[in-house]
Amino acid sequence: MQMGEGVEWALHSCLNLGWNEGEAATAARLAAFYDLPAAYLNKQLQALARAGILTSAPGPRGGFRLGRPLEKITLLDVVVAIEGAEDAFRCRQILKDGPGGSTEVDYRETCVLNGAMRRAELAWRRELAAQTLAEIRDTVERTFPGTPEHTRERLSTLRR
Amino acid sequence: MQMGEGVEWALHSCLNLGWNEGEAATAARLAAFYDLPAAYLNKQLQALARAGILTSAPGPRGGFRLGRPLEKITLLDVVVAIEGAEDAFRCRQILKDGPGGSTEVDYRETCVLNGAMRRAELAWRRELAAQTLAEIRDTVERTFPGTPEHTRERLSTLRR
DNA sequence: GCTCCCATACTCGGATAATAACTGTCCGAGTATGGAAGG
DNA sequence: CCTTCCATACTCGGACAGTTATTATCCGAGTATGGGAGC
Repeated sequence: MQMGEGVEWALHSCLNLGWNEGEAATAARLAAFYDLPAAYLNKQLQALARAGILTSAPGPRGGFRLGRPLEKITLLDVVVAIEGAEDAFRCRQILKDGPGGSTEVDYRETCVLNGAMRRAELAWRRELAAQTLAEIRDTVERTFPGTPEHTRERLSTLRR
Repeated sequence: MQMGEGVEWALHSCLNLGWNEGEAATAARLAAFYDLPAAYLNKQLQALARAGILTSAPGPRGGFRLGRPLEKITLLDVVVAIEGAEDAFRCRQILKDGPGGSTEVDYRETCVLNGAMRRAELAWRRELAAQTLAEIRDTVERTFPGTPEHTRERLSTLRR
């Protein structure tokens, strides 16, 4: 059970876009920032755009920019955009084939194990939803004050 | 990010073993209980045995039985035994290749994003660790009182 | 000098391969069984 | 009848394929640009 690494790329890219002062950045530049495969990062950014987290524009001067301020983007938003909304634990309702199992009952409702697993995942999602990227950004700026300038500098110089 | 379905099989199998009153059950019977592929379930049960959750015995009268009472088996124990102990979100330390990145710094410690993601996973693990299989069993027995008898009945009649 | 137009270079977007993880299967090493042989 | 031994059937355990999901790459549709022609 491993999360795709696109999540990490997407999160860092969103922060970098936040430090870019509303300027658009191409997938190529955002990828060069961390030496990542550009075409693949582009795929992840497309997912963020479909979710409304980013907006995209083609052609010269195009690229990606934030679809809304970092205050309104949570970690959960990004994770769901990249990984999908379905739970990690998926109840296959094997109780259907157990003793007294009925094909008409929805065991996702009645299975006690599924309920406990879902409760744990909800706790995870609650934590993710409680953290906005703005809070992350503020913490980073408090710890490493030079980050905004360095980021903007690098984004404007990479790949011309 | 999906959890292997072996987790669901393992959890239900542990409960069934709990209702089997200390008797050993073979992988074939535990698999026939839910019409699962026997050889593959065997693989999962082996993982549980390596983790000490089950004990295994070869030969006639052999099979698997609980390594300790359900009171001492948590959902987290089973999940870790099947899926491994590593976090779902793995920080690849892409900050190493960012501006001012050093190859000597361990960014799993300093990366704010990684910290937030880890905190969320810890909440998930805490929930899983707080639920013992004994509690699950008790809830099932309260809701479906015939379960212990039905389970034991089926385990002893399946496959001979 | 100013406006309009078009060739150009650039970007996203989705379709297409390569790789790794998960799922499923098979056969061998080892063991308790249970019956037969011997005392 | 009781004990001993051995052939047997059964079990786990790990090694071996098939299938799905993840990672990586490529090329086309569409757009703002910027220079040149025309007024």
